[in-house]
Amino acid sequence: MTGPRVIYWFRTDLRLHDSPALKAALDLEPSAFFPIWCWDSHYVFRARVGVNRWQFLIDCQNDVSQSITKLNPKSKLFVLREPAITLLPKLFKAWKISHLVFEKDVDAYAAERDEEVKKLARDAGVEVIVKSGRTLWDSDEIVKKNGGKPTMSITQLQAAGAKIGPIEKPVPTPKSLPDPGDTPIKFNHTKPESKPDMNEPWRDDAETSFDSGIAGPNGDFAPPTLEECGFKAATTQHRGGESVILELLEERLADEDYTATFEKPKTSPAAFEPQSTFLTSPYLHFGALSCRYFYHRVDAILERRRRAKKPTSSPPASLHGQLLFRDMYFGAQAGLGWSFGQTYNNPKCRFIPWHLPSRVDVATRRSTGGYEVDDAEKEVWLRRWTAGTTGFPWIDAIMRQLRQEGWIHHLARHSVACFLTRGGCYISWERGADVFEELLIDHESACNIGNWQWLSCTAFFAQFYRCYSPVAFGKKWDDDGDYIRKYVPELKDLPKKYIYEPHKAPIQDQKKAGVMIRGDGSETEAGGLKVYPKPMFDFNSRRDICLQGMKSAYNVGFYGDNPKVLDGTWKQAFDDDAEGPTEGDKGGPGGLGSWEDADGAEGESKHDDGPEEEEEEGGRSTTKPRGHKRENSQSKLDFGKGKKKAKK
DNA sequence: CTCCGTGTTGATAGG
DNA sequence: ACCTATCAACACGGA
Repeated sequence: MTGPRVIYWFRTDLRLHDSPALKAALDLEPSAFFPIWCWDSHYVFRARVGVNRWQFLIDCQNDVSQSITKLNPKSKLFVLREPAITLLPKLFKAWKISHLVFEKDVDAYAAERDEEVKKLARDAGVEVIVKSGRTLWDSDEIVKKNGGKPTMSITQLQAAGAKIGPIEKPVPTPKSLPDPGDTPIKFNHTKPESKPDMNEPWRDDAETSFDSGIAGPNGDFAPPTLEECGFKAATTQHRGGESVILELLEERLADEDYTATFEKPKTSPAAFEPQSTFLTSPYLHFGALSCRYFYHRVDAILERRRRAKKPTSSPPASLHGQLLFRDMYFGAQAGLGWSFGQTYNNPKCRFIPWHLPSRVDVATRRSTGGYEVDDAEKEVWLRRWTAGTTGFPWIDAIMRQLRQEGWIHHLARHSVACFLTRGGCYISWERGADVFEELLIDHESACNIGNWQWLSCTAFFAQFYRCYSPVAFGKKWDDDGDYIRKYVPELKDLPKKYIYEPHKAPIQDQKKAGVMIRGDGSETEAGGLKVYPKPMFDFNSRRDICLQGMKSAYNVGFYGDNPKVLDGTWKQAFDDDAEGPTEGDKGGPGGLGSWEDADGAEGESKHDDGPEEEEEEGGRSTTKPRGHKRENSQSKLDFGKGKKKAKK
């Protein structure tokens, strides 16, 4: 018998329920069916993946493997330790494959890789079937229906979705799976380049997951362990897997009032054990939970409630709204490609002269992963924000929960993102996005990038005068400070009165609570007492400086693809004393203070040709003619901020 | 073109 | 506990 021999390539769709791609594979009625995972060098070396997300991925792999084995004891998830690009052509031949099936992915890296894979399959005479399944609607269809443009608002997404039609109903979970064929791997093992290794800081041993051959140390195609990757044990209590989330979901949906009246803005960022939301995001990211399954399960509950004339919530605050926002970000990513993830060359991202701007390669117009330290103090602020030692307990508690558990509430993300960017440090959102990419178990490039742009008011959202206070916002949800006491334990015995501002506690109270408030976070203990740092700046004056910076940047009105941003002449539009690396006239591309941190010789020469005509008025005069809008803004600013400035 | 209402989730004071 | 207006003022979409 010579039926189709099918590879089902699992990627971030680690589930058996509601998988249109898996259904398409099984509809072929394969005579041999190979569920595989390609251990991808991009994930292993090039993407920032903290130890907790690794654990979550491996959980999901093991879970789906066990579910496959339950349906067919001869089968499992065959994890192959080689990137798809080099591995698949060899498998096509060795396993006599006729079809390759996988779920569509849209992030810029995956889209490029998948085009390459399709070409390789064509060359090998293998038919490729790709099905959308990661989002409510196919993101490329959304972009088409949005006039070929990225979806930058929820109304655009909803309008585009309505044109496509109702959200697909879940497809049934398979009740059986065909046998796999033999799985010979007697071909060369191509190990990927291990440098550069973005995850090196997390490894205390060498990465060895590619050293033991394609089928791993036991030759059984098992998922790698954290030890093999050179990682320490994970610290998160969250466990991945399709079976885990399907069970948790039943529990949470069983509370009909909670489900049907869910409004995200009314859920507490300070709640823990249990948290105030569903915590489906990491499962959605790895595909362990289908977003359409979730959507329709919620929909059925809403429908029942409406018929019973009981209250229900609606988008954008409701559960459906949360899934719509996710699709909006995927639609933005699908429409913008690589530029979505950076300021440089991004036509939809406002240009703000942030501190610590990304280095860019002028030739490829991509950010390179590094950044320029325009100001040593801001580098210290970034380090302290990342470590959770800013001296603002609410911020530090959130950042420590993030590091420890890999998941924080959406509003907690708002707090710390606002603080790092437009509402405190005035540091590039790209720095924050990098840290979240590393630490979040639910990191999804579209949502992470989109939310950082939202909070930094560079895209999706613009009301920058709505600024989160690191004191007032937390108090609103958790006046007693239980959340801080949990995640910043050195403060746990401090009276409620001082828990959000410990530096205001008298020395007596500090001693009584067993903590000293002093220094910059570099010491944690002194003379038998715990030490917690003083705030790293005065928040109110920083907020005013940031607000002023945002106003002037908005009035300049550049986006990431503006010629002046691309070639470095953007500096001419900013006053020397504007916040950020704005001093002087000769900037670098994409907000860099100079060309030294940019790649690409072509750019260098552009710079030499460029700004000469400005030399004349390029001095330190503060009355440079910059257009009506800007002058208008400056006068207003000076009026509003006189007091603070005088203090300095 | 302008006007106006609305926008996932601010802070504060006052009822 | 929960509502409202105000602060100062951006962007978008529909009329």
